[in-house]
Amino acid sequence: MESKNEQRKGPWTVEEDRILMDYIRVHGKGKWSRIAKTTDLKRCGKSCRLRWINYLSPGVKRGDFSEEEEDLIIRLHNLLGNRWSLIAGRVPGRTDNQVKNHWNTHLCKKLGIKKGKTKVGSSLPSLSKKMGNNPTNVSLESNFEPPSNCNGETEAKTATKDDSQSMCRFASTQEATTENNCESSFWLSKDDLNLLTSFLMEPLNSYSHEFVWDCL
DNA sequence: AACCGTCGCAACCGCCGAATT
DNA sequence: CAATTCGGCGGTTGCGACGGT
Repeated sequence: MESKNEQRKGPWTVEEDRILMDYIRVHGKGKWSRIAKTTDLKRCGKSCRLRWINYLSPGVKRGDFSEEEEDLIIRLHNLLGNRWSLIAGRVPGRTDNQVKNHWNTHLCKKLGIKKGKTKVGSSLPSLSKKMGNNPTNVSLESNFEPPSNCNGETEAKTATKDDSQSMCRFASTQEATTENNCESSFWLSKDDLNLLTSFLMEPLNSYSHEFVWDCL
């Protein structure tokens, strides 16, 4: 029995999809919680948002993951841990849910990883929740030149010490703290750093980035 | 054909931080 | 400034599809 304002759950119907699409066409994305108030859709805002992002959004790619996509996901997961939304943001057309599902059902097996609680940031611990999804204050302390795609937002310094060192230190900082604001740091291979830097430096939809290169 | 176990994915849940009141 | 609401995230669940016996 469904009372008047009870919210529906479970799989979406074609009609519900249509109502949601119509709403978004007129009002745009966002304001998800308003949808139930202004339409006949008996769905909570969260459910609407999820349905749009994971299924209805025209940018969503369906079908099997290519080898390139899998490789990218594996490398990004290695760097970021279970930060599915960040990973998905670098895999065009794929949503965080798709990436997460694909990881749990295919890649875990492929890589022989036992399912369990892999905490955020498997190899980059300080890219954990503390940093959230807006890694604005990231510093990379490196002994080699930053990639050539550094743009105006990036301040680069030429490395001067120990060029034989093939790893670099990645550190994240807390926002606007005055002293000793370095949270933690860890070492990355040059390959992974290149991946990470291109990942972080390319403009994301809604994130702004500030990067500071500093030599050790 | 019927049953059963496994798989894959869509959707839900609970938590958290940001924004708003 | 506190309380409330909202949006976003990662973990988990439920169920239909599928394959093996």
